[in-house]
Amino acid sequence: MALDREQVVDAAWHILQTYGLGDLSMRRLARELGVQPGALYWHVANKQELLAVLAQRMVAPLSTSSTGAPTTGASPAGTSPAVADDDATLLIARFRSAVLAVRDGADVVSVAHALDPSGMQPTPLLTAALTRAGMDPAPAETAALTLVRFTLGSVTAQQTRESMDLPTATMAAEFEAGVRAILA
Amino acid sequence: MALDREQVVDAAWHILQTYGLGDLSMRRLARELGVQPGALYWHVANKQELLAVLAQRMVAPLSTSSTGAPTTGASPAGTSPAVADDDATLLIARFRSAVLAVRDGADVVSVAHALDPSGMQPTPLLTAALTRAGMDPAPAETAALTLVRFTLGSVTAQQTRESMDLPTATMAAEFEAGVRAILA
DNA sequence: ACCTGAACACCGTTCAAGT
DNA sequence: ACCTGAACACCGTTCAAGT
Repeated sequence: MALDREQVVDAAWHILQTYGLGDLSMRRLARELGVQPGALYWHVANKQELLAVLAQRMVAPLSTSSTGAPTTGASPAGTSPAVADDDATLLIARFRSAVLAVRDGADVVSVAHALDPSGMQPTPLLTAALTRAGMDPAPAETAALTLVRFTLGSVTAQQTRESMDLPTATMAAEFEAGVRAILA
Repeated sequence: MALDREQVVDAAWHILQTYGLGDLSMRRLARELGVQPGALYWHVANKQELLAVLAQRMVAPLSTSSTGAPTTGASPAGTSPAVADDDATLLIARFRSAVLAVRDGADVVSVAHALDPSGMQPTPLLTAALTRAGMDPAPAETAALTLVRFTLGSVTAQQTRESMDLPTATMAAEFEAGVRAILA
């Protein structure tokens, strides 16, 4: 009953989650799906496109959940700038968790984010949160980029260590300290 | 007259500089040196070790030059905290330049830095500069890690874009804004 | 001590030909 | 429309055997 693009992406997602980027080869993926390697190229243009789709899937939960907050209309009377700043802190923490949860997630998301820095989540959501917190749009966007790049640098380091069974006990606290410094 | 380790590293360095990480294979390196691939394994344990040596070579200039400043004895009477803070700004900018100058430099240095975050340059030099600027040792080390991880995140993004011929005009300014935010 | 030859177990991608 | 078969041009690493 004919392979489709979704099955290809799902199988790739499973390999990435379970075995990491080093094991996510087009040949391995084809084997897992019971087809010849060439068959995959009917459903995806190439490996790069496949990785871009996986990156989108990793950050998708950020857009679907809370903190997408009031963009239209004025902020509710009770919403102070401090609360919106907490929104940014929460948002970047959720981004980190999402990327950290997938093996080699940072490597995959880093490429996607480099291609579209201001369009890809969590950048637009962060920029909105920081604007709500009282920043002008331009510095808000710059601060959002700083947060995302710092986070990707941190998670890349952590996942590299995890892949080598080195300790990572201090890294969550270091991440939080970095976020505080950037938003201070 | 027998290959030695230095020739292997020099040739690898040349390939990395000129063609990037994608072209730095053990087989290609062997071809360039006029030997069989297996011969390389007499001089280096594996590709990972070779990349670690290249990472060291990229950051070596940082240790050999200025801003290594007075560690022993009290600061000169005229040296205010503000000056030492400028030292940190200068140091992280020089780190960025060194990594940015080598194709895919951020990928190579990121791994080395993940393995030894506090030992590898520029972390110890940065920590020293920030301590001179009046910070306590613990927060100084955390701030140094934040700076280095943000910088590696930024340069990774920029080099990804460069490898795809996408514009990078805004990225130097975004880097500087990030550094200011972190040190503010 | 240092290197070759040859193998092992892989890659991503293309494309004529089949159904 | 969708897939196979087969090829092209590669990988990193090991190791007996040669000099």
